[in-house]
Amino acid sequence: MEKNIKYKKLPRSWYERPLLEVARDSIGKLFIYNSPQGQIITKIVEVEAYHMIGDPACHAHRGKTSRNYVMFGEGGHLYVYFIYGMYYCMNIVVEKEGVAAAVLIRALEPISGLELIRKNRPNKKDRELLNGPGKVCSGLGITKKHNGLDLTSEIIFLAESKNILTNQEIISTTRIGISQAKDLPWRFYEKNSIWVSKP
DNA sequence: TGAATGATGCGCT
DNA sequence: GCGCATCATTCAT
Repeated sequence: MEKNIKYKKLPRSWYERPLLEVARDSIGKLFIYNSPQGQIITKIVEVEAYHMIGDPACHAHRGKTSRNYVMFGEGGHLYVYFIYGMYYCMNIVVEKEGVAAAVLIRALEPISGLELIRKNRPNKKDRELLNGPGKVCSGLGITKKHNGLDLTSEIIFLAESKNILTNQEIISTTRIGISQAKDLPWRFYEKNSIWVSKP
């Protein structure tokens, strides 16, 4: 895929760092998916962090299961799960093998491949295309088939963006839609972005 | 413009 | 059974 040559793919070592560092650093990174229908390029504008230790809201908090085992593997893979009977959510697996931690992608800013995303989410305004974790997977066509995919592959990966955000441009608040560990400020999003799920 | 609600299936107690 | 890292729609202000 020659198109990708201009993008600097993030290496395994970028993912195998402490959870909150990766979560914060992920804001502003490019998320690139070479789908069977064509290339989609987006920018990460909102995420949440989840960790097996000290975080009861994390799927891995009670140990490894057939659903969450990908989180226990090496960093730099995709963890996709099915929720509420009809939606998928996708996470970036973080930290070393044996430590279950992940960054939930909550919102993306579409950059290219808009026709494809619109096709996946008919009759939606552009701002409604990818502003929520379920919408992100629906818009990109991510399903459980993508669970465990290697993010250092050519199919799907993160890349450095031209404009790097400063710490001031990244807001940290409490997570959305959970009933446990509500007080942890583990949600990160780009300040002033119109593409986030909830400002 | 915000609150309430139904859809819908899987994993865990 | 119950709860769930959600979303779109409906209904009330």
